[in-house]
Amino acid sequence: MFSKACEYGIKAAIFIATKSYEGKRVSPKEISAEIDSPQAFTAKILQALVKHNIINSVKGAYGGFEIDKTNIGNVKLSQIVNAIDGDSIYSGCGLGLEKCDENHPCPVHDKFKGVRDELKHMLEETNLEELALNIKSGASFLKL
Amino acid sequence: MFSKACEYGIKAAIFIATKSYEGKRVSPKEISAEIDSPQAFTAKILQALVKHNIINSVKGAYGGFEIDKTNIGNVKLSQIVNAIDGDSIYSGCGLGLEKCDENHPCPVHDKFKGVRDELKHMLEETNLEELALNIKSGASFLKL
DNA sequence: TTTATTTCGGATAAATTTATCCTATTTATA
DNA sequence: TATAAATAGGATAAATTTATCCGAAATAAA
Ligand code: FES
Ligand code: FES
Repeated sequence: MFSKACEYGIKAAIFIATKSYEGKRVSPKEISAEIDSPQAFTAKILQALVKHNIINSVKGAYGGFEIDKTNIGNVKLSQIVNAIDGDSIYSGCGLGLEKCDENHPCPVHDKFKGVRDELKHMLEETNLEELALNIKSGASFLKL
Repeated sequence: MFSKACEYGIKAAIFIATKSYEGKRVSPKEISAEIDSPQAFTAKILQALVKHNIINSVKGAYGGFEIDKTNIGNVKLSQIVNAIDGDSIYSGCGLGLEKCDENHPCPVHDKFKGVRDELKHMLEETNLEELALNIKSGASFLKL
């Protein structure tokens, strides 16, 4: 469904959010330990999230990654997915035609559209805050 | 969403079905021309579909690929996807945890489950016959 | 200002997916 | 039986994704 990079990116953003509520910055090392991902690869993904203004980075000693506490609720899952995987998963044709076009539909278009739109809606309506709070409360988990 | 191999496999199966209604067998060459896919790679995927008893192959002169006309309606999209990509797309965890487990859910589990189940349902309820008939009638397309 | 810490970013490598090529095997027909 | 046509399958290559490594740049504190 999502690329590995995207899975790591989502989990990393959630973990950073939980720590940001505590006013703490986190390093790629802490993040990869917490979400069970390769450290250097995760660092690359973090750079991409920074470039897309989804998370914030602070260089140098006592630096790390964080998200503005007051903004966590505004970050949508769709922004993260779009930053890493692009929008093809919820905009593209399910059978790989150049584009999804009502006037030139692939064989599964009518059947697929509903699923894809529901996915899109879910990604656009889900924000980091609710995901982070469920992690903090122990209702959900980032690894294993 | 699906791998290229899976996209080709689905389109190939649909095309083979349309020709099987006419009592005709088709070659990888015809198939790849019709669905706009690399011929040798497509041939490999066809072998996999044969092994999973989704399509039938006839070797030698006047041979080719076909599907038993009376069986086209029984072939579900889920069988094709499962034969090529496995079931992870509609059974696995959306964030890549070892398995999707209600008792150890990832952060998006509750949100993702609905989409994934709808996808599963769609794949299990859609059969080759309806897809092939829409191609024959010109209501849908296999390429561009 | 020096040092320790930390992200940034380029180069490279490993793994997987996608794609090609060539030969063997099978089979219908002449 | 000989031949031509067609799938099967192994070996290999190209492309993409995933992953690692290392030095440069930035920054806070001593
Ligand atoms: S054309 Fe394929 S999903 Fe719309
Ligand atoms: S645990 Fe991740 S989708 Fe169910």
